[in-house]
Amino acid sequence: MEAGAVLRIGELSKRSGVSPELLRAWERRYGLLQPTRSPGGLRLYSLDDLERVRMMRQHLASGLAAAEAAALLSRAAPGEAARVPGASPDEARAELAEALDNFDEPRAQSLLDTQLAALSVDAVLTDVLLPYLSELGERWERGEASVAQEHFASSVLRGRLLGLGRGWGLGLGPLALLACLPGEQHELGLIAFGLAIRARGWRIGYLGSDTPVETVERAARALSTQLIVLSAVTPERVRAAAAELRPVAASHRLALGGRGAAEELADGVGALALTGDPVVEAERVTSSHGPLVS
Amino acid sequence: MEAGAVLRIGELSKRSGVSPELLRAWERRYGLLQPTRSPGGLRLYSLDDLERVRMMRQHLASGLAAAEAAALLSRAAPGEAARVPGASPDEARAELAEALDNFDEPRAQSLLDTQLAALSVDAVLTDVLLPYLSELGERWERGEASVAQEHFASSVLRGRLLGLGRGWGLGLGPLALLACLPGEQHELGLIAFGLAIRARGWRIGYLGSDTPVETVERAARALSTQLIVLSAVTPERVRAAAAELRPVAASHRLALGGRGAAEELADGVGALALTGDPVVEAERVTSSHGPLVS
Amino acid sequence: MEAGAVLRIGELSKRSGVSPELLRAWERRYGLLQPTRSPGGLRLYSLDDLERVRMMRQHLASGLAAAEAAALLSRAAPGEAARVPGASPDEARAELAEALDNFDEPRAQSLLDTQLAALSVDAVLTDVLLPYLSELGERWERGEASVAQEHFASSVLRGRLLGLGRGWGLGLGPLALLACLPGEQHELGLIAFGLAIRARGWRIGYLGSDTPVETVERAARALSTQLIVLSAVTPERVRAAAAELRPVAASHRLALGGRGAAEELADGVGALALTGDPVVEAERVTSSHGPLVS
DNA sequence: ATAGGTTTTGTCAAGCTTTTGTACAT
DNA sequence: ATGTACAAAAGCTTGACAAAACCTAT
Repeated sequence: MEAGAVLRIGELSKRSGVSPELLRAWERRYGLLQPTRSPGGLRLYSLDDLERVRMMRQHLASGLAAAEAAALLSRAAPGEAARVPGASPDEARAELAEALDNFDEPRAQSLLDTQLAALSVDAVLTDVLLPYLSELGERWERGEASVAQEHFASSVLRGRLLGLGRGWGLGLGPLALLACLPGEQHELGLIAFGLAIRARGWRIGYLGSDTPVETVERAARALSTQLIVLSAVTPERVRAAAAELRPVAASHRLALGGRGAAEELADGVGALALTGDPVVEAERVTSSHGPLVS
Repeated sequence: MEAGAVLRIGELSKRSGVSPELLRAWERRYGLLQPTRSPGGLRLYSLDDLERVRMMRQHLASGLAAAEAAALLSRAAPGEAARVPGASPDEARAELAEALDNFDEPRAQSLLDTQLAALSVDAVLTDVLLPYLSELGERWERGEASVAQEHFASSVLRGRLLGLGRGWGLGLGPLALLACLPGEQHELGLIAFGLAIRARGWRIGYLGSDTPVETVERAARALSTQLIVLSAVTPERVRAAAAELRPVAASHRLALGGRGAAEELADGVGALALTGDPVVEAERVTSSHGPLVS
Repeated sequence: MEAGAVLRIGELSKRSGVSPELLRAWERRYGLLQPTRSPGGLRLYSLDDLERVRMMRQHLASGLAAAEAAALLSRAAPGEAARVPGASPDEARAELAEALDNFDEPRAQSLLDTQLAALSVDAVLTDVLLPYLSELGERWERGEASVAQEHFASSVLRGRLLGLGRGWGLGLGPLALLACLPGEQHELGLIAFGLAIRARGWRIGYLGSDTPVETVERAARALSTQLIVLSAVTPERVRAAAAELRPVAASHRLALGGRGAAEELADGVGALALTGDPVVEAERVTSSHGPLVS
C-alpha cells in the first residue's frame, strides 16, 4: 500500500487550489495521479501527490498546456536526479582560489583548461569564475586578500577571458559595444558579460577600462551598434557620468552594469540596469531583445 | 518522442514575440522548425526551437531577408554552439578531422587558432591533437583514411607545431635533444613532447626525422645536453639501433619515446621508456629532473 | 551553393553605402560582383562581396576611375581573405593599423595569426607590434587617432599578448615580477617585455596596471624573485614613487621600464633603466643575468 | 533614372478540429 | 464517484492578398 495515502479529494483540492472535478479530469485524461482507494472507493492521496499537483499548476502558470505539463511530470518523475558528476564546480573554485592566492599561474591555467574542456563557457563563468570573483571581492573587503593577490588574479583571469573572446567581433549577429565608465578599472565582469552574449550570437566591440563617454558614443556611431553596455563598480562613477549618459540613452539602447549600477541611477538616465550575474543578465538582454524588433 | 516538446504554438509565439501565423509560414516556406505533433495534430515545440526562432529574429533585425536567415540557421543548426571557442574538445577534434580530411587547410588553421586561444598548448595537445592523431592512425590501419589524407594532415600539423616551437632553443634552461631513430618518419608525437617540456622551461634541440644515432651523439656532445629523446613508432627500429644506443645511454641521460618504445627494449639499452601521452611524460621527465637544477 | 550568400541587394546597399542601381551597373560593366541567385532570381551576396564593394569605394575616393578600380579588385579578387602569408612586416603593420582603426577585430586577429605563424614572437613584437604602438602613440599625440581607436586597439592587443603569455609562470627559470607603477595604465610595453624574456627561459609573475609599490614588494618576497620590472610612461610616476622604490632596489634587482624611465631617475633610486625597445632590453637583461645561473 | 512585371513575405480569413475547465445527471 | 456533455479557447489547413523589395530593359 502507498505509504502516505492520507488525503481525500476535498482536502487535496483545498491544499492545492484545484477543484475536485479538475483533479478527476486530470487523472482520467493524463493519469496525473493514481490515488489508492478506501474500502468504500474514496480516493486517497499522498503528500507526494500534492507536490505533483502543485508542479502541475506551476507549469500551467508558466504557459504550458495541460497535456504537456502532465507529460513533463510523468517523464521527470522516475529519474529525478540524473546529474552529471564531474569534478564539482565548488572544488574547482576552491582549487582555483588556492592556486591564484599562491601566485601559481600555471596551475590556475591548467585548472581553467580542465574546466573549459568539461563545461561550456557559460557554465565555467557561472559556476567557477564569477563565484570566485565575488568571493575574492569579499575577502578583499575584509582585508583577508592582499592587493598583490588581487592584482595577480585579475591579470591572469583577464588574459584568459580576453583569450576566450578572441574573434568575438566576427559574425552576423547584432553588435554590443562594451566599455568601463571613466575611472573604472574593473573589467572582468564586463568581459564575462561579453562572453555570455557572444555565446548567444551577438558580436562584441570592446573598448576596455576607463573609457570617456564621448569615446563610446563616437564608436557606437561608427559601428551601427544595437546595444551599449557600460560598467562601473561604484555608483559614484555612474553619477559622475550621468549628465553625459542621458543623450546616449536617447539615441541608443543603453545598459549599465556592475555593482555600481543601481536601478534608480539607471532609470534616471534612461538606461537599463544590469545588476545581477553577468550570465543571467546576458540571457535577459538577449531574450528581451525580441519585442524591440517586431 | 522528442525530449523537450512542451510548447504549443501560442506559448512559443508569446515567448518569441513572433505571431503564430508567421511561425507556421516559416515552417511551411523554409522548414525553419519541425515540431512534433500531439495525437490531435497540434504542434509541439521544444526550447531549442524557441532559441532558433530568437536567432531568426536576430538575423532579421540585422537586415537579412527571411529566406536567407532561415538558410543560415539550417546550415549552422547542428553546431550553433560550436562557434564558441570553449566548445568541447571532442567537437573541436571532430571538426579538425573533417577539415583535414577535406584538405581544407585554412579551416584547420583557423580551428587551431581558436583552440589555442581558448586553451593552453598543453591542453590543446592532450585534448585535441594527440587524440586526433591516434584516431587518424586507427582509421589508417582500418584502411578508412587515404595516404593522401594522412600526409596532408601530418604536414599541416607538423608545420603548425614547429611554428609553436619557434625559438625553443633559446634561453637558459636545460637542453633536451630530440630526434627520430633511423628510418622513422613520424615526428608529431616527438614535437608534441618537445612543446610540452619547452613550456616547462627546457630548451630544445630538434634534429627531425630519420636521424643516424651517430649524428645525435655528436650533437649531444657539442651542446652540453641534459637529455636525449629518440622516438620510433615500431619496435623494430629500436631493436635495429640497440647496439648503437647502449654507449649513448652510458654517457647521457637517454629516453626512448613513441609506440615502439617498449619497457624491456628501453631497459635493454639502459634508457628510460616514455610510452605514454607526450604531455604526461613531459611532466614526469621535468619533475624528476627539477631538483637537479633548482 | 556559395557559403555566405546571405545579403540581398538592398542590405548590401545599406551596408556599403552604394545604391542598388550602381551595384548592378558595376556588376554589368566590370563584373565586379558575381552574386548567386535565389530560386526566384534575386541576387544574393556574401560578406566578402561587401568587403569588395568597400574596397571599390576606397579606390574611387582615392581618385581612381571606376574601371581601373574594378580591374584592380578583379586581380586581387580570389584571395582577398586568403592573404599572402609572407607579407612584409611593414605591410602587416599597415594592415593591422587599418583593421584596428576600423574596429575590425576579427581581421586584426587574423593578421596577427598569420604573422605569428610566420615569425617568432620576438620578431612579431619587434617588427610589427611595437612599431605599430609607437605609431599609434604619435598619431594620438597629433590628434589623428581617436580615443576610441586607441582604446579598442589596446584592448585587442592586450588580450592577444596576454594570451601569448599564457603559462608564462611555468618552468624552472629565474622569476621576473612585472607591474605598472601606481597610476600607470599602459601595460602593453611591459607585457611585450615579459614575452621577450619568457622566450629566453624566464618565468613571469604579472601583477598588471596601477600596482602599489608595497604590493610589488610583498609579492616579490613571497615568490623568491630574481628581477622586478616596473613600468611607467611618464617620469612623474617614477618621481612620485622614488622614495618607496629605493628600499626595493636595495633588497632586489630592480629595473624601471617605459618611456618614463630616464637614466638619471633610475640611477637615483638604484635601479636599472630599460629605456629602449622591450625585445632589445630583454636580451640585455637576460644575457647579463645568464652567467649567474648557468 | 523610370516603367512595368515578378518575387518575397507578413498578415488575414473561413471553415473545421482539438483541448480543457466546468457542469450535470446518474 | 462516475460518466457524459458542453462551450470557450486555442489550433489546423488552405488560400489569398497587398506592401515592399527586386528584376530587366529602356
